[in-house]
Amino acid sequence: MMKTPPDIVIHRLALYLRFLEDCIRENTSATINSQYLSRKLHIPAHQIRKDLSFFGKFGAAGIGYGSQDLLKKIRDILGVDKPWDLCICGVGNLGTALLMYKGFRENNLNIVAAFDSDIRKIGRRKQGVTVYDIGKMPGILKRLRVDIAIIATPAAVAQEIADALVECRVRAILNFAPAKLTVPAHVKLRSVDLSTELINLTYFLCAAR
Amino acid sequence: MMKTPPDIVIHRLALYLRFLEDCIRENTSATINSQYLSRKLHIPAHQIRKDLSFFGKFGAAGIGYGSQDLLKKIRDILGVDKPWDLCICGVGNLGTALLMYKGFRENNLNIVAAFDSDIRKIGRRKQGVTVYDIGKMPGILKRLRVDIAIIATPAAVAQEIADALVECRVRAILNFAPAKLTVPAHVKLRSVDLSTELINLTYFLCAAR
DNA sequence: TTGTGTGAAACTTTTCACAGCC
DNA sequence: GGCTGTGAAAAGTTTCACACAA
Repeated sequence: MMKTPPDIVIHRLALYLRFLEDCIRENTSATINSQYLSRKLHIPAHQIRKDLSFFGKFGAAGIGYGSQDLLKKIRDILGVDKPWDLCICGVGNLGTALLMYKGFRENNLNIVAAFDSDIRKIGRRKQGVTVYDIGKMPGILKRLRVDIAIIATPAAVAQEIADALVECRVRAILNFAPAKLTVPAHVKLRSVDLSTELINLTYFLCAAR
Repeated sequence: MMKTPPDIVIHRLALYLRFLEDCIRENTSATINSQYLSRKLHIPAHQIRKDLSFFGKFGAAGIGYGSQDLLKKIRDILGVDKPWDLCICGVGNLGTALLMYKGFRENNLNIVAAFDSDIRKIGRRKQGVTVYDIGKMPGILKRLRVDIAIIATPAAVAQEIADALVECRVRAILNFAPAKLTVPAHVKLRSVDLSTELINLTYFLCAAR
């Protein structure tokens, strides 16, 4: 409970969370231990324990962890039970696929607005979400108070959208545009870059001969 | 040119590549130095030099790197000039968005097949790509010889699809399903997990109070 | 006896600092 | 003087091994 955990620990916590959910949905063993998690997730048991120890002591020596209890604790740590408001910037192929994605609602993630610059899209509703003029984003976000913004615009405008979001006090951004963005330290940015991921694969295929 | 570079170095090389492309498209300075790249990409200059040094010496002391030359070298290292054949497993919202994505063709990435289990989709063509019965994937991939497979199926079936792909000698997989997959060491797996990324953000929002 | 929590060791990646070349 | 390439130091992450609690 002392040092601040690195991103990768949070990432693994999310894996534990997902597995515990599945686990509890199916069989319901009251306790679960790090070795069992290890076998199932292919993550070393000591790493799982170390990850958890960042946040306190949840287990019972000789027994393991209470399944329900651990799940609850992890949900709590990750903040997944709180409701969060989202917006999606860019309603192209990807933005539209995101709007259709059911996983948001199921996880207390509320899409409260979408933005695009295409005049044909502005004013329409997609999956119950209104598409606003992205040029009017500042005014709209001042009222709406979004927690998380998703950028799904072309790379060329991604940085300026990010700047505008920061200006609107958005403190967490998930970027899908293939561009390296820069935001102030108080804003959390995560980027998912399809082309970069593919390049990692082509490199591997080359290097492995 | 000795130790094998970590994934993250390849990832950064992809960023350098993209920036150099933009750079050369616009202004054309014949040379470029690590400090300039550093300022633009917000990556320390010494890290850029170190990254490049994994693959040899491309620069001239006192001058920098030949822009064209460096671009060419990086393209070569990453294997982006070679043509690669892809398939997409799962033609839901995301799979469809991927099929519509123009970036593949522009980068020598050829989608040669798509697979789905939905009888209404099987046999149809989307963006010039035929959707096959995913149950018949093994037979089809034996003929088609795909280099890279993209998994965009529900999480529940992702592992079995991955197993089938490995069986078909696919050696690189990009997984979008929210599931932790396991593949043999000779297969490269990269996963992009929307829900996990979002959780990273909600954690940050919680932790930062 | 079983399984957690944790210091310490091992390893990996980043940062530094500077020799050497243009 | 300016900039690369690189050993060596520092920082960060994973692995180990074991004290201790049930």
